[in-house]
Amino acid sequence: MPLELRVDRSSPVPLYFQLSQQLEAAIEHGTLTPGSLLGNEIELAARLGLSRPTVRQAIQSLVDKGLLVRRRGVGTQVVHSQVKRPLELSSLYDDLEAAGQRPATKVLVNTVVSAGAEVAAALAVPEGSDVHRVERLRLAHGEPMAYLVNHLPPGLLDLDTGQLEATGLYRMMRSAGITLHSARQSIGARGATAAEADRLTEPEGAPLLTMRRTTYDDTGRAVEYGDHTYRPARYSFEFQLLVRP
Amino acid sequence: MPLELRVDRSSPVPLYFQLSQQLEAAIEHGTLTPGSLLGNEIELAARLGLSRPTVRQAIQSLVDKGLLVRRRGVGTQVVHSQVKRPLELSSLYDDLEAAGQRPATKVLVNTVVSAGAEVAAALAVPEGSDVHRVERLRLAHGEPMAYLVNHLPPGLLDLDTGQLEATGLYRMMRSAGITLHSARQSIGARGATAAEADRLTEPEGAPLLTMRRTTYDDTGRAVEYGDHTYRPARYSFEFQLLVRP
DNA sequence: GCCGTCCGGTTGTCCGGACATTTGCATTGA
DNA sequence: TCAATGCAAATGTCCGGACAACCGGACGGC
Repeated sequence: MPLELRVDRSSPVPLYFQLSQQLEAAIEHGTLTPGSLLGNEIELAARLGLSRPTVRQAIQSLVDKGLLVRRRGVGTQVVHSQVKRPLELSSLYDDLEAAGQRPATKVLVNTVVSAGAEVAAALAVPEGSDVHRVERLRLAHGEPMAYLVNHLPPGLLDLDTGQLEATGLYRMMRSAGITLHSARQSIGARGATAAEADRLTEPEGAPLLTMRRTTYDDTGRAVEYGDHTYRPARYSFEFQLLVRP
Repeated sequence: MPLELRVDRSSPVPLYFQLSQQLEAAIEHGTLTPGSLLGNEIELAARLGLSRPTVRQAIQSLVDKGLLVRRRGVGTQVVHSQVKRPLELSSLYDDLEAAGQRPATKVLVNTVVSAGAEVAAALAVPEGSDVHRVERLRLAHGEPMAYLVNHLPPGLLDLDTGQLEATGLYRMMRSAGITLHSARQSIGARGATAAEADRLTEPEGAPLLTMRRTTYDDTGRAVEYGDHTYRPARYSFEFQLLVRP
């Protein structure tokens, strides 16, 4: 069964993207079974009325996603495993929502403070200058799950408390026209201090999962510095990553 | 200063790769300053005697690495931040070696066991079938740092104990011709059990950082299932990640 | 029987060109 | 003064072709 593929030349969607989406859907749906050859590029191009570079561009995007493997002299195969998402810059809010948990957020602090040494270094602003400080408690099923402290450079975003509770910080940044580009993360663990234990309803000294992150936009500005603590029984970091060839 | 670029057409190294390496070196070296425009593709191609698709391929590879940002109608800019490595499938051994720590490994167990339900599911082998089991203690500066339990499918690798102590598991796999492709990870935290506490010279109940990982090769086979525990004062996960556009 | 060579098939690289789309700026108009 | 228009510049998309490099199996020689 030669797999039904079509492209719409009148659509504004790029042809290579139409093709890659259809291939991805076929893989997801199981029409293209793992391990099977994809048929050679030349013939595929001819069948679709496309040029080979266009077909290659479509295939390449799926190779980058880890769904396909090319082997010179052999062909292009569907990867066998259960590859899903190759680790994106995850937002806790989106993660929870995707898991159907309907997250709740309680903003504890939303103010402007003077930047300490660590925050100033992370955000690349002068020490002592004003920065936003947001402290939030993230709840799932009414139970506290994570305590989030974030610092943001001034003038970047209108940090409305109501909006912070209704949605996530990353979503607010994106809709403010900020293009997130990269982030530097550090994940660790430590025992809860008395204050942390109290906030997360854990005993003092209980193991906590910690994450520290600086996020940059595509101009290289640091747009956020976060220091998060999670209750390990309720949250862990799950992700998939690809070996860059 | 128009940046000296050259390509060697007699070299077997692809032209686009030669160019991307030179650009990357220039960025690393600071010759191309962050935020600066890269000059348009047409002119760059003409200057080097290359075609535009070749130049675009070189630039695209650096965009994928997060070093450059393209903007239609504007140009290609060098990203401002300190982007280094976009998170590879890290080997603890390599990480430590890169940090100049000269890691030591003590193989505690190296045997064949019957696969339990969890291991069998992860490696996609029948429950009860034989699998390799390796337990290692990783030391730095003579102090225990991590306790590593790994399960491998049978017949994949010759698990020589001496070699396991002299190098890392991933390095052994690679030199055995296995092409690592992707991995699924889960990072969490919990309190140490009595046995774990003893092995890592921590008090019982002390916070531990945990990582569980299944690694696949490019044919989709699961080649390794690992369950690791780290002393959080001595190790944390540091990585950089990119937002996929 | 075993090993090396040849060959078909497939992906990798590269070219030169064409047109579309978007952006930022200058110009023009109200 | 301010907004709309037009223009130049840059990247985005797409084409058709050519040759190279590599893999696997078939074939033949030893």
